[in-house]
Amino acid sequence: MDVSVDCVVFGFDDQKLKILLIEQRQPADGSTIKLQKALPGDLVKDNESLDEAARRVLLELTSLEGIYLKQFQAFGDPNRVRGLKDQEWLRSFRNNPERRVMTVGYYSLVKMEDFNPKAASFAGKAQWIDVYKVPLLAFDHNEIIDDALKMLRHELVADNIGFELLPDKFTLSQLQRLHEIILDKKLDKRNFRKNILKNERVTALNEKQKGVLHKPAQLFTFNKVEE
Amino acid sequence: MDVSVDCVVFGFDDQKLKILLIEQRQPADGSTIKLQKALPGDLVKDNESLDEAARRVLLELTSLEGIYLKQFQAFGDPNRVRGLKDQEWLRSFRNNPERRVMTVGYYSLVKMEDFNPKAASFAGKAQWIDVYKVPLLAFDHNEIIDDALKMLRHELVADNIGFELLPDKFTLSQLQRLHEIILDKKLDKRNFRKNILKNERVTALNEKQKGVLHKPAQLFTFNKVEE
DNA sequence: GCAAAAGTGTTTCCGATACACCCATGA
DNA sequence: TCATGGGTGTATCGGAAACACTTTTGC
Repeated sequence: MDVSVDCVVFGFDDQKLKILLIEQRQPADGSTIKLQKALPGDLVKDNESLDEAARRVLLELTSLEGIYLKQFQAFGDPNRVRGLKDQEWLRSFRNNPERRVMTVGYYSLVKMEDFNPKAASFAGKAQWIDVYKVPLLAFDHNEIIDDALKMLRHELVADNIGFELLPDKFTLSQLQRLHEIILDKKLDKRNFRKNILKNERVTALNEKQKGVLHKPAQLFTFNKVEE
Repeated sequence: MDVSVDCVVFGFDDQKLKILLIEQRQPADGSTIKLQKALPGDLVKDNESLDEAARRVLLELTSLEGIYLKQFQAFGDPNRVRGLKDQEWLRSFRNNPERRVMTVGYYSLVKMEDFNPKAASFAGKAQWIDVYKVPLLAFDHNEIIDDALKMLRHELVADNIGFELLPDKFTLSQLQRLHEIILDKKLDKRNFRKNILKNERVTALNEKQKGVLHKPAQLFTFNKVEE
């Protein structure tokens, strides 16, 4: 059996929660096949751990290192690669297109400002898609995204993980908007702030927003803490 | 790469939290190798999903169907099978002993009273071991158990999953003792009961304990609810 | 001075905690 | 009658939730 990793890469543009999808590549031989969008992923190499494979995929795709990445689920249905388009694509790109492949799902949080789009070796160009408007994807990738989103919601409240999606300097309103969009519900401003400040994951900077047409907000940064 | 599943099977004997371990089999050729204890597990077969493979392993081992089983983590370090004993064992039992194998960890909750020990096709006899006194096991199985236990603790409080370890009819004291042992801390009797009853996962039967030398306890059963 | 978002405290409510005595049974 | 665990209610505390007005900037 082959083993791959697939990465659900979340980003936040201050308005929408997005994920990074790639266009499948056209075959080099000039033939054309129906292409679909897909999650960035790749087969795990011989001497690579799962985590390393996921990190490599992410690096090839985004040129970013040291970003938040977490395994959340293995997907091993023998029929998970059953669509006609999927099989056609596999025949073009895999040495053993008939071989069964299971995948391990990772999700990742990137700061969109850091993201430098870069064509990955295994894919066409990458694009950010609103997570609530994802089209039909290759393989079982829609299911993988659904599960990743559940996990993200859970970790957001349990571990206050949201900082990873924001710029280094951010306002509490940005952070609140992020939480509201991920959780899909409105939060009370004062209570939200109390919570965030109590957790002490965040430090106020000697700096304010500039050039906004309202009272400029205090900027914060977050305290990276390894447990 | 080969893919296996390993099952961390939890049981509860009213005093201790235990897990089911197997003795690795001796080679059929009469040679002897150093055997270790291990988690029940097996390679995933060609047309089997991961969940199906885990369920099969469990069925072969316990003859039980329909028991609680949940995937919790994939383990894919290329060096996870590196011990000398491990390699010796693999050479005796695997067609491709050199091939890398990753495993998907499942944990399972069984009612010990239902358990009918049965030699599995791939193993010697199974035995219940106190989860807090597990010896050094084959492969990375100690690590897998540690992670499974963390998961169990988490799900116990989040999803009130403990019923799965108790007989069909149980007392609230049994349930409390189970929680105390898994979480490794004492709980207040009255508060515990309030919590359990409020959750409505449990129904009082018209039946009491018999033959105990104290006030007989009310028996309860739990409401199986699919979400 | 107006529009727009920032920032700020107090009260209320509910769930979590702490705590001690009587009860039913078998021996 | 005694030993053993079963069973029960209330008062307190603390965190979560609800809620509205003033401030600072750019135009």
